[in-house]
Amino acid sequence: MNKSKHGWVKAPSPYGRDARGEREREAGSREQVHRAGWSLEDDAAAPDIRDLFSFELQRLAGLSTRIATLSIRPKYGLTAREWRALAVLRYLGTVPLQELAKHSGLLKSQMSRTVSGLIDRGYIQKAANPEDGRSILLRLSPEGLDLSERVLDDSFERNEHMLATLSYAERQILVELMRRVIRTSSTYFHDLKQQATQSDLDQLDEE
Amino acid sequence: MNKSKHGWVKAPSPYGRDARGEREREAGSREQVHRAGWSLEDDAAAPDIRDLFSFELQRLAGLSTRIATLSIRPKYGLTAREWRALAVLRYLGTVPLQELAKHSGLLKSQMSRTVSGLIDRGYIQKAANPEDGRSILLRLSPEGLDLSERVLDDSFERNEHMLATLSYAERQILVELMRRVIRTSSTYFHDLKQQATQSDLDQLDEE
DNA sequence: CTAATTTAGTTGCTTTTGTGAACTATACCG
DNA sequence: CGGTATAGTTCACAAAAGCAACTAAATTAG
Repeated sequence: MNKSKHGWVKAPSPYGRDARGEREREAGSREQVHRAGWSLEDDAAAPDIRDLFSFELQRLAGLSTRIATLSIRPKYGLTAREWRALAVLRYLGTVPLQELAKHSGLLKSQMSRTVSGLIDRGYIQKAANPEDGRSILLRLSPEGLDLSERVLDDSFERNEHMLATLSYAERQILVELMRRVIRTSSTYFHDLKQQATQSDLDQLDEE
Repeated sequence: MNKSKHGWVKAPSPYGRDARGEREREAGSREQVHRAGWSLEDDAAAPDIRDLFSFELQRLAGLSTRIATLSIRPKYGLTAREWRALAVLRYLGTVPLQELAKHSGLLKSQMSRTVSGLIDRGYIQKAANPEDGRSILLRLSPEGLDLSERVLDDSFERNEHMLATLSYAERQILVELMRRVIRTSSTYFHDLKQQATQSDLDQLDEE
């Protein structure tokens, strides 16, 4: 492994992993097997997936989804995507489907399906867009608004539990850092995508 | 932003107004209004889903997944779950399937399938557990180890891009906070689950 | 102005993921 | 010994993601 490639991990213990006991107390029966072969590099353990931001991120996101599903699904009969669409629409007001999809992080095709289910259940209203015949305007119905508020309340409560061990200041920092990472990552993603399509086209050229 | 219950008039202009930038522009001014929702809402602006930690979390996790898929899939022919299993197994060494599943955040059924695909491709080796006839011991093959290292390298590079705007100290803080949230949330999740099954089973139980 | 191209939304299809539950085989407990 | 718990595999299904084809309306080019 070439460590210089990701320079910021070069510190002895990237995130202070071994500073806290969490991992060490994991069942002693296996820790020995590989670990040793690794620590030759530098002075401390080689970075592994646990040092990867995206790994922790995925673990946490998975947890969060399960928690949300567990509370919302039985209580309101909504899937995660559905309540998200409602909540996003709640602050967007009246928007075409595309806009709603963008803010929710879904493809328009996914949003189209999601929305149509919510329209059937009367939570979202659909109207023609006078300025563009192709587009539709979506907004919450009174029932949808009411529902979205109740679900949102629940969600804040869930978050309260999840963040219980953080101080108020820490919560602010956490979300602020995450927002910055989102911005950077979003740019990065679009660059990658660009490249991908480019190389797809290149390959076509060669044929 | 008004707090009136059914003020879905709140959008200044029909919809065209907010592309991606709105949230960011607004972010600066929101800080001092301390609209951060989670615990001290209820005084000024109504919190919406953008103030929800789990919402930002999901957005970021989605981005991260897309970025990872975009880089790993074409290059190594691995799905997200597969490379994760490899990377986790890399630090676990030699373990039964259950253990691998736990550390990867998957159900054993999911892990069973994932692993069997990786065994077919020769990245993971399987052996009987001399101490327990029911269980199997999994470990990376030399090819698997090699692959996992290459993918891990790539992943650190991806993370580098995603975190580019954070200082080293900020990265440490971010991951540390996330780990704490993971721990709390994990407990919370298991509590919820407990409650759910409980109420399913003994509906006639006392309080 | 028509014709080609772009865009908004819908729909069909495929793959991946998450979740639970049935089933086999071994282990453990009384 | 019999009953129960556990490890792993497999099946079934629902949700989610992503892609591409399709329609209808809008825009642009010639």
